[in-house]
Amino acid sequence: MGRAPCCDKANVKKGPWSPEEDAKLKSYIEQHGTGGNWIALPQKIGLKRCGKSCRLRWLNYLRPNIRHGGFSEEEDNIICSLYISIGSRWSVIAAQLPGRTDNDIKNYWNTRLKKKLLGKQRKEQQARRGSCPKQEMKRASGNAMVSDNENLNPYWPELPVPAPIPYPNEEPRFNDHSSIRRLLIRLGGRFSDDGQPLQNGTNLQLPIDISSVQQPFDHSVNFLSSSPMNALNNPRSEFPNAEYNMEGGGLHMLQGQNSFLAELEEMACSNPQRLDGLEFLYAQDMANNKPGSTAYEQSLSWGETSSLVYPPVASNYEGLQQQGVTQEHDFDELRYPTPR
DNA sequence: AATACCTCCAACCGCCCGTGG
DNA sequence: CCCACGGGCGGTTGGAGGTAT
Repeated sequence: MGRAPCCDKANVKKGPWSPEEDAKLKSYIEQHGTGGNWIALPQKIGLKRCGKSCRLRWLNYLRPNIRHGGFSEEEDNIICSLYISIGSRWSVIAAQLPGRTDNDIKNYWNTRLKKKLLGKQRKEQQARRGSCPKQEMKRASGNAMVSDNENLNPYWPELPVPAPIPYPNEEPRFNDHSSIRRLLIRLGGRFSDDGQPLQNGTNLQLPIDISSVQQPFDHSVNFLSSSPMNALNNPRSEFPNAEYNMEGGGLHMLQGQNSFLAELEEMACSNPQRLDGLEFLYAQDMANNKPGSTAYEQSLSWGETSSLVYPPVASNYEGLQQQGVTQEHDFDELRYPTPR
């Protein structure tokens, strides 16, 4: 027995919103606010829509100062860096990008940024072919073992299965999101145990002063997991040996001579077993290099962006989340105060 | 020109969490 | 403490539009 639906599905309109519906919803909220009850709102204004649908429409589309598309490079970097830090917490990421919605960012990541990342990885890899014979050999042997099952690791079949790195909340290993995240997190793990980001060759800088845009992080709050959910959300639970210091920080950007992907390649050469979760990149590589892959996809390259943000990680997800939520809330509240 | 395939994104779905009774 | 409810979130899907064959 599931829970009761939030609205009467039979009497609720679904699908794209009409301009009339938009106007109705917008003008009502602008005049009266949401009333603190999205479920009741559509009935009040005579909309045959689910309350959740109204909320979504408002937040993602009708709300003022929403920007769609045209993501800047800085925004790309922020998204990537936050993804490194906190994973697919789109609402938190959106809170750091004024005018952006979580849905937009999520779509943007899934359709563009992820591919950029893969494209860059591919490019770097091709450039480095020959400099890593071991890898090349594995690749060659892997190619002979292409399988319909994407979940199989086609490379390194001759190697013993490495002991899994004991991440407390290990996710499926070949899930795209989790794989990229693990990859990034692992790369983001180049921080010393004393909490200082390693400066050697990484020339960490802020691409923009995010803190001046909107208070991104609370630098002072201790990051302590107190619940299973927090542990799950805690980047350190996935990367337990890393400590991150946000003092005086904010987001930092990896510039430096060594691109992180080049370093990734080095890591792959020197210690492939550390890269579990990366295998899918090679699988993607193969899949995308097959004749059927599109010019568009092949042309996508991480090189189109100058750098990948590579922060010392927003170590305080809770603080971040709290602030992000509060901020978004206040943002709306300023414009459309709602009676409580 | 027709068809197949791909990309993108608005919207939906279902789960989880916080809150109030 | 328990339960019901609403809000919020991340994942997924459907379809429109674009591109390749």
